[in-house]
Amino acid sequence: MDLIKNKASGASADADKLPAHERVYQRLRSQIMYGELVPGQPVTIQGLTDSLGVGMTPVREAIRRLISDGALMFQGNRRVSVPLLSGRDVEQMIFARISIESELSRRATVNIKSTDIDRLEQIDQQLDRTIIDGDVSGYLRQNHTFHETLYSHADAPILSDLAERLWLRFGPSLRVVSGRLGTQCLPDRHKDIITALRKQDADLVAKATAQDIEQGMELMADTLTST
Amino acid sequence: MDLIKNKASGASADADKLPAHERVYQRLRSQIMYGELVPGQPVTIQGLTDSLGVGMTPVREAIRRLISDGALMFQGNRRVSVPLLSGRDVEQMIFARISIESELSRRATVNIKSTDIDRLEQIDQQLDRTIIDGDVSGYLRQNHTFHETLYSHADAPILSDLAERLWLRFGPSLRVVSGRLGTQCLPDRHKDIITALRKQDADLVAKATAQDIEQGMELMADTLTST
DNA sequence: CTGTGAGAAATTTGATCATATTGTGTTGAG
DNA sequence: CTCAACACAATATGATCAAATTTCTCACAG
Repeated sequence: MDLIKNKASGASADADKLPAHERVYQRLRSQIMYGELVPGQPVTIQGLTDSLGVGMTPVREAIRRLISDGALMFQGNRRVSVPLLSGRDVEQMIFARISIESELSRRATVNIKSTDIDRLEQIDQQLDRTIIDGDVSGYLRQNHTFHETLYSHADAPILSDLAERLWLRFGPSLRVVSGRLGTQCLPDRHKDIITALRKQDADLVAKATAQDIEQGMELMADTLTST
Repeated sequence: MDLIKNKASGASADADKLPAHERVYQRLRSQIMYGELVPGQPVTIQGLTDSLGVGMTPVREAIRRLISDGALMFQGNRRVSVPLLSGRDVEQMIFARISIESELSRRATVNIKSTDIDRLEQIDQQLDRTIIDGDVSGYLRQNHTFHETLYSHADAPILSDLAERLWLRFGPSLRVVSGRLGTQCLPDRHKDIITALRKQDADLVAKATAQDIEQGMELMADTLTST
């Protein structure tokens, strides 16, 4: 153990337990989901190896996974970049998100406990603060956390996985839209969702979720197509 | 170039144009989709490198992609295996498939040309022959080709991608069910779909598609849960 | 004397890296 | 403006290290 120099770069104790390719994947995934990577921006293997301090193999694997996720796109000549959604893409995603996530909301309503709803309310309050502060990055994070937390009670891993995949696709584009419009006019029908949850009215929860999704996505579609 | 032994194994000229990791991915994907890999069967990197005659890196990348696709599952202690669906999994997939694929059918109805419908009819006839012959593998292939061809006219790449992902997940389990029950009692509501397509009745096409999906998946659910 | 179980060695498999090779884009000379 | 040479980035391999499972051995209890 005399000259082991690696493994200590992360400094975080628990992060060391994950293999490098997993860490790279999680990091990139988070950066894409919360719009820290600009659409159109090229992603190079060697750039990542240099900045993250790991070999090429873990980076390659992480990039491949993200391409399969639809979070990155293979730009023809072995070039990889962050995708920018077209109006047609967004339109399909509106349909898919409403189908899947309404159902997740409906199923979550049955299982969720009162204390879980309190937790959701707490997340929504933090989200309100990010809107007031104009904190785009924080908004994206809290908004995702709200939906993810809600869906986690649906006990439907396959549907949740499909939803996550969709979120990953529109992350960068949503960031662009949010940055352009500011946080003020972003949708937040979470209050309706919470109210409906307390009433244990699954259909109403599903409806509120659909409205939340539709509002946000239409805003995105409008902004993207007008460019 | 004296002792180059690889690159000539495939023998196919065009296959050489694809990078190795892509070829490995396509091959494994096909094997999983059409049930050539048994659920529960462990998938090892070194086993693949030996049998396919490529290095570990391309194999690793292909496996990573397939895990992201849900076609392979990460079995805890860095072991990878072919997943077997539970009844709960199938139930979620019924919902997702009907939502997504009904919509794909509906959209395809608008765009599809008469000659395209002829092509579908031709595929369905080949499918009938596989049922008569009891050719399980051929059935899976032709059935997938039918749906894939139909959906290709929907002009909805993101929805198609979601559907493909789902097909990849239930491939191995469907193979198990088909092998156990034989091809005779497998569903084929494709005649209804074709008739509805000729009438250009999108709602009817969507309905027939939903029935085709529901029949097949319920059969799968029943067989899997009764085990 | 035999069967069972704990512990250690060995084998198998996965993870990472350094390096060689190949393909693509670009730049400079004719 | 075209073609060739060069540079850079991606692909692919084999070697090496680490982890986990399996197997083998030995001791102890019945």
